[in-house]
Order: sequence, then structure tokens, then C-alpha cells
Amino acid sequence: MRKGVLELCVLRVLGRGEAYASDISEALKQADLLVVEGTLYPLLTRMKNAGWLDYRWEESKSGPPRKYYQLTESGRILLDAMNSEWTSFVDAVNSLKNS
Amino acid sequence: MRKGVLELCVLRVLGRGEAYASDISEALKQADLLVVEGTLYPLLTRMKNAGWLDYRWEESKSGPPRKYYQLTESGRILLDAMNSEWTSFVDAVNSLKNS
DNA sequence: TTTTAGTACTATGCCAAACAAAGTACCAAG
DNA sequence: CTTGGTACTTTGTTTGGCATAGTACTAAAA
Repeated sequence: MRKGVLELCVLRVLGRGEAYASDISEALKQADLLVVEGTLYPLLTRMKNAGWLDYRWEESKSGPPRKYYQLTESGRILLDAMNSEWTSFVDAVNSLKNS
Repeated sequence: MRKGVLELCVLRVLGRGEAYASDISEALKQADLLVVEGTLYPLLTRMKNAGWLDYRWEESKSGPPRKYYQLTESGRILLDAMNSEWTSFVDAVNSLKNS
């Protein structure tokens, strides 16, 4: 039942191109999805360890260096899979609405 | 971010009329949503304690008595609220799909 | 030049939800 | 009176989301 929606959201954001934590957080906020630091950073680490993401360090002029994350090949595959799972899931929940 | 989708599913099923655990489980299975005993029973108890559900005992000819659950007034209000939350949430996640 | 503020990532620990697994209890059929 | 099926209960584990505190780097103010 657990669907890992937050993972899907991160995958979708990274599907557009590489980004670091604040970019992702900002993109989610734009979509009215609130995610706090304490959730996002550990999640990114888990996804990196699972092999779905990779990152490179980049220096910043306004603070410490940033981890720019990208999808790996396996991350891209997972994204496709989770996209269809998500659709099915939404359909299933919506089918309960009436009757 | 936490959405309590399973709660919404139970509320929707009970929105159609009273049911006991196996009925609910069956209804969810029909909709391709898998829920196991260890999840459903504690959830029903939590929702009962929260005041969203009520139940009555009914004897069964084929086993122990059953707890038939119904929505309370406050459960009905919650159902309405969660219906709109669910729609917004789905829209938000889907808005991340492209661009 | 030392302090302060802002940004970015890390580490630790808590709580509740989802689940597995085992147990209790009731009934009917053999 | 034992067996099998049904229904609910109890206990414990794992994991995700989050809060909190801490480290580290930069730039700008005092």
C-alpha cells in the first residue's frame, strides 16, 4: 500500500535535469507539496545509496559546496515504473468514490 | 505531506454503508488495493477511537460475531475534507510530471 | 580581523503507520 | 470432541517523515 510518493516527486523533479536539495525543495513548494530538510536530505541519501541517483559537487559563491543530483539509468527506469504505478494507484482510489 | 490515503479508502467504502473488516478488505481488493489484517484492524480501531467510526456487534451464523462499522457525523465531515485534499494532492503530484 | 548571518549538508533520535506473525475465540461439520 | 473456517486481538519489527542539533563554508558587518 505504501507508495513512496515523495520518491516519485523527487524522481520527477530530477527527470527535468540535475538539481540540488534546495532546487528540489523549491520545485515541490511550487507544486504545493511541502517537504522539510529533515525529510529531504535523508531521502536523497537513501535514493543515492539505492543507486537511483548520483551527484557531483559544485562550488557555490554564496556558501558551502552543493551536491547536484542526477538520475542514474536505474533511476530513470524506476521513474517510468513509478509513473505507471502512480496512475494505477490514483485510479484505484478514485474508483472507490462512488457506488 | 502525509496523506493518510488508506484512511480515505476506508472512509469511502463506509460512505456506501456499514461494513465489517472483511467487507472492507474485499472492497479494497476489488479496487486493486491490497490491505492485510495487521493493517486494517488496528486502523479501524484508531479511527473508532478518533470518533470517525462507530460499530455494532452482529452475530454470524458462520463464526464469531462481527463488528459492523458505520461513519459517524464527524467521519462524514472528515470524508468530505479528505476528498478535496486528495484531489489537490493528486493534482500537485501530477503537475510535476512535465516541464 | 573577528563576529554575525545565511546557506548547505550531516547526524541523531522520536513517533506513528504498515505490516508480519502468532494467538484467542466463536461456530459448524464431521 | 476434534477439525477447519471465520473474525478479531496482540505483539513486535521496519520504515518514512520529521524535529533538533550540529558542522562547515561564504560573505558582509562591526
